[in-house]
This record gives sequence, structure tokens and C-alpha cells, in this order.
Amino acid sequence: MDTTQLLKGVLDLAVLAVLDGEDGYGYDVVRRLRAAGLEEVGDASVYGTLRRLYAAGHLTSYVVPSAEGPHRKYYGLNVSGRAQLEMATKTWHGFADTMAALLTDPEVAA
Amino acid sequence: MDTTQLLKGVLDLAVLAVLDGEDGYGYDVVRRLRAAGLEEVGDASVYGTLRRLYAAGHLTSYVVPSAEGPHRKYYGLNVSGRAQLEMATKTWHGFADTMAALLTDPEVAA
DNA sequence: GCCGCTACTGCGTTCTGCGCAGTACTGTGC
DNA sequence: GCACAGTACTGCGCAGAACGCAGTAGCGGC
Repeated sequence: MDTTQLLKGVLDLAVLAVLDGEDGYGYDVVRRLRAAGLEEVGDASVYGTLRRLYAAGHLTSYVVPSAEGPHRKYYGLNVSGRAQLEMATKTWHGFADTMAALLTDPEVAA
Repeated sequence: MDTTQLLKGVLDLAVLAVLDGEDGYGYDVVRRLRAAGLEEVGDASVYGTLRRLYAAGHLTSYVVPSAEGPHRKYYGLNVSGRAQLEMATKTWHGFADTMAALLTDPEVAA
């Protein structure tokens, strides 16, 4: 089954959640997301999301050289990012609850 | 808050859920979805989804004249539609569970 | 006759995830 | 010393889906 469309709008939240508590670089975030169950997420999507969140002012960024390959561009949540994470989490829960209600009891809408 | 992106891929499921048990026409499906909590859903999105699901062979369709306005194009689930509903429901639950785990315990991915 | 509600269609826009190609650095095996 | 695999990021164009808006059309009330 294709979860591509389900990810829309949620990848932001997933990336913010993964970066909460511990900074990470793109390649690493991809691995963390896949390990968490989002196995079909494309790397380009994650890099794009990181850049978008950074452009929106939710992330800080700093480059760290690596001994095992090219430099790594680390990202971390700032105040705005943490606020965004909290807000998006609430929105998600509200949305998920609505969907759960709709699926278990469609008569609410009849 | 903008739930537009969250709806992606889920509107199919929501529409199928609403039509499960009782047939409905577009304008009515919009009202039912809004009543269920998806208040920001656009009418064009619902009509588009109905057409898409119909084109995919998941819905039956029949026109009923109305005394209070133009004719109504009713849609109902067929066998394929019910199968689709079941499958999409499972996919959704799996996805929602993954997200819930990620949000409550990001360390699963650390 | 016009307005407002019901009901559906079609078109163009926007957002965002994806695939793929390209760049570049490191370590391994031949 | 060179091809190759793994790591790490960028850029480009595409596709799917929700949306806004305009248009069409039937109905009833003032």
C-alpha cells in the first residue's frame, strides 16, 4: 500500500519529533524515521523538509566535519521549532481522533 | 491551523467510511464530513474524490431527481469499495500507531 | 424577476513527497 | 592508483490531491 499521500503534512511533524531532544543531520534523520516505522520515506523528502523547516525559522543549522565521509549538516529545534512541534502535535491528535471516530462510528455523521 | 495537507490520502478513507452503510450524494457527503469534524473540507475536494473512487470502480452511482433542487447523484459502496475501505482503514491505523509512537517516544528512533 | 439554497462540473493553482542524477569525501580491495 | 561501495547533501522536474473560484441549473419565496 502506498503511504505517500498519508505523509503529506505529517512529515514535518515526524521530523520535528525526531529532532526533539537530540540534533541530527539529514542522512541520520532518514535512518531514524525508517527505524521508527516510516520505512518508505524518501531521502529527498526529508532533506526537502529540513530545508523547508529551516527556511521557516524552526531549525538551527551547523556544519560538522566527519571522519567517515562528507561534512554533516546538523539541524536542531529552536524555540519556534518547539512551539511548532507542540502545535502540530495537537493538530495531529485532533485530526486522528476525528478520523478514529468517523471510522468506528460513521453514524455521527448520518 | 491548516489541515489541508493532513487530508491527503485520508479523504478517500473518510468518504468511504461515510458511505458505508448508507448511500449518499455529493452535497450530502460534504455535510456529513463537516458534521463529523472535518469542517474545513472543500466541496470540490469531495466531489473530486467521489469521481475518483467511482472511476476506480469502488462506487456505484445512480441519479435521483429531487423536489428541492437539481437532481442528486447518489453514490454507494460496492464489493470493491468495501474491500478498499477495509484495507485503507488498516493502513490508516498502522500509520496512526507509528506516528503516535514517534510522538510519545522519539527514542525508538534514536 | 431576483435572490438564496441546493447540487454538480471544470479549470488552474499550490503544496509536498518522490525519483533520479549529480557532486563529493572516505575507506577497502584489486 | 583506481574502481567501487558507503556516507552525505543538492537540484530538477514530475505527480497526486486538495482547494478556490467560476459557471450551470433547478427550486421556492419575496
